[in-house]
Amino acid sequence: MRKSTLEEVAAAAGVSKMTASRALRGTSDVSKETREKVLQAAERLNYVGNRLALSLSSQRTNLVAVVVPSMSNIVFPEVLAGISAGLEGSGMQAVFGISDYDAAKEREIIRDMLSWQPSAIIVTGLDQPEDTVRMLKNATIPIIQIMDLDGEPVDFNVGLSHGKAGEDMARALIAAGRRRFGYVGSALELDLRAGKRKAGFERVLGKSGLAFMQSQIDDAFSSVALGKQLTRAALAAMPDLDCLYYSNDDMATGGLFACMELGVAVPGKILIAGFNGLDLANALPVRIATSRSPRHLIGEVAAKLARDVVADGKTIDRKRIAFTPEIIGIGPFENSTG
Amino acid sequence: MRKSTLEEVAAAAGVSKMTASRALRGTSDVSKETREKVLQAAERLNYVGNRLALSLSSQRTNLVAVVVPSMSNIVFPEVLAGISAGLEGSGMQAVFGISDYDAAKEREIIRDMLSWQPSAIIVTGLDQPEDTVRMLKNATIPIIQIMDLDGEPVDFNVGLSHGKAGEDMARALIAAGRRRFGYVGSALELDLRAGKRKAGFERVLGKSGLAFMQSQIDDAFSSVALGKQLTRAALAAMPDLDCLYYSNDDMATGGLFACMELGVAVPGKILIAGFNGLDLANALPVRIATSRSPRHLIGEVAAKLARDVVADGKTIDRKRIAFTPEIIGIGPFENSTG
DNA sequence: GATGTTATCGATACCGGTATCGGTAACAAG
DNA sequence: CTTGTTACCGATACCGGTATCGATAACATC
Repeated sequence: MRKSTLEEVAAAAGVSKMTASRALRGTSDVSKETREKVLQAAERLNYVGNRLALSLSSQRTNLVAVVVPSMSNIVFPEVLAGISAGLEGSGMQAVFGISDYDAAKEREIIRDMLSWQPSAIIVTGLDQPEDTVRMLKNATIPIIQIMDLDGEPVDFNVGLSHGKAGEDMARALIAAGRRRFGYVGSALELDLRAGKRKAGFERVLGKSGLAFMQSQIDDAFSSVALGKQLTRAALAAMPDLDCLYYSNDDMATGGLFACMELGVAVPGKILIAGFNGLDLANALPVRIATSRSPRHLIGEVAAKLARDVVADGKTIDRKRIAFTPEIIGIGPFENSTG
Repeated sequence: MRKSTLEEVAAAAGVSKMTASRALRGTSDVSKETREKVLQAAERLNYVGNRLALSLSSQRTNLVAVVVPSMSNIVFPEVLAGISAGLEGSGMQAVFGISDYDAAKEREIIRDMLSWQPSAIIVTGLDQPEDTVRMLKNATIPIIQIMDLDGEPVDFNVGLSHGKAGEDMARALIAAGRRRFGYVGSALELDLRAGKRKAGFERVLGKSGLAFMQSQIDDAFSSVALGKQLTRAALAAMPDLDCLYYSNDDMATGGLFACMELGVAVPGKILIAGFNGLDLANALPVRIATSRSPRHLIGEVAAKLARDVVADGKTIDRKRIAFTPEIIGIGPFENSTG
């Protein structure tokens, strides 16, 4: 039982290849009876069109290439789900690639993606090396860089400023009365956005004459377990901190658990602040502070952007779509009931 | 700056299309100087091959289609990461689709995937409707069904028995002295594997003359928040339970948080049991019971299987690869220190 | 009857690569 | 000098669809 081709369907229906093609696509210029014959023949032969031939012939793929750095944290899957949702009903298909936070791997994945002639490409971040950017530009398709706004976009840009997110969080925590800050993070040389948040946070601390009094940073990727471990180390080194800023909510959650195990009151003694606004963070038995990043929405908006740009080459003037994460979970200092 | 074709590269290098093709692919029958000329021309023109043409012409795509039901839980992203890792270095590329636990949508996604002429397809679960199965079979490519083993596979099968996982957990909990069981779950009519675990659990309860004394099931998808909410309801309805079985670790984590907030000792008064063995579950301040499902590994093994089958049509005799989840986090009843 | 018009269909030329086979030049062997 | 042999390269025919243009038949209009 070989895969049947349009030619075979046409033969079975007693018409030409071209007529069969028209009938199956539902374009005009086909009589009702002929269409019916072709449809039945296709059904009978279990015909499944060959997208390769279609795309090669018609010069459009309806493919959107997407490159994300990781799958081991819920953040990027949520972005992908958003993209998938945003593409729904458009006839466009997302193709995902994972770069593992590796620039060389990212370049190869992008090259590979581009060879499929996608109609648009969505990549994470703004910090691709020059040769990758050149390759992207050369593809002459819409390039949508997501998540980050701190840098020079190649084309379209959907996301938020992580530098500003760090700054805002620092301001909010200082306003809430915190003064003795510590930092817990991981893989900062890979997760550039986490680094930008930290830098923003430190800028504001500096302006207030403050600084991180303690800092625990590991090379491994973020996880709840790692957050727990590093928090223990931070508190051992400097027990009288009153606030810990984390590279993200996973780490912060680990931090909270460490505090619970050590009997350290949260947020009474220590305020714990993360980033992302994961559902998990909201369900925790003790509230931690976090910035809600609209991950699903960013994916959805990027996908819609891709649709719009591809649909009718109508010039989109809003090249940059910025979101501002809402900060939640900070009460006044006295509010503590940890 | 249009996308350049092989033809143009060949012209720039002063050779024929065919020679350029050979040079770029590094096949034999090309002199060193010619190869060099072509490579330079390709570099100069920023040539990126057209995979559509390549695949159409050569009749192979090196594409592996993957269909998973969801992205809103870390489980499937981990499977995808495993597949991605398992495919690494093989020149094969995974293409993902999300079915949202919807059989009709799954069928359309599979049809769409098949139209790209993948070399193999990996789908989640064994419970596809008949027409979907027919379509799969008709594609005449290796079909790898993953995650579940409870049912009749179409072709290859990699996963674990969820029925048995439920049974094993029930036996372990009974052995640990628990008798007054409750169940908390969600979206069971969609997440069939969760349903199979519940059914297995109930089979063992029945054999011991036991049954769920309380059950809270919601239509929404699983989340920590939902687990928390339903656990509150379960405990309100029947406060003297000594064990709660959850549809998965996310729900169970919510259950633990609910207990912590209510001041219910875990596992002293109530033992909480989930499924998956998420990293989160291991980092919790209080240990909960769970079955460790090898998600990444299942993806990796499925990918390797796809590689092997596609590589050389060598007949793989092991059509079924079974994993048994390890149960962790159950101490004897007296062990309680909640 | 000649001429449009409309509806329906097919022939042909691509799309951008690869497979296949054959051709040419250079050199060695007889 | 003829004949192999080897190394290198190109012409041509596909792969399975779609775009484009033209052909045909039926029918209405003048």
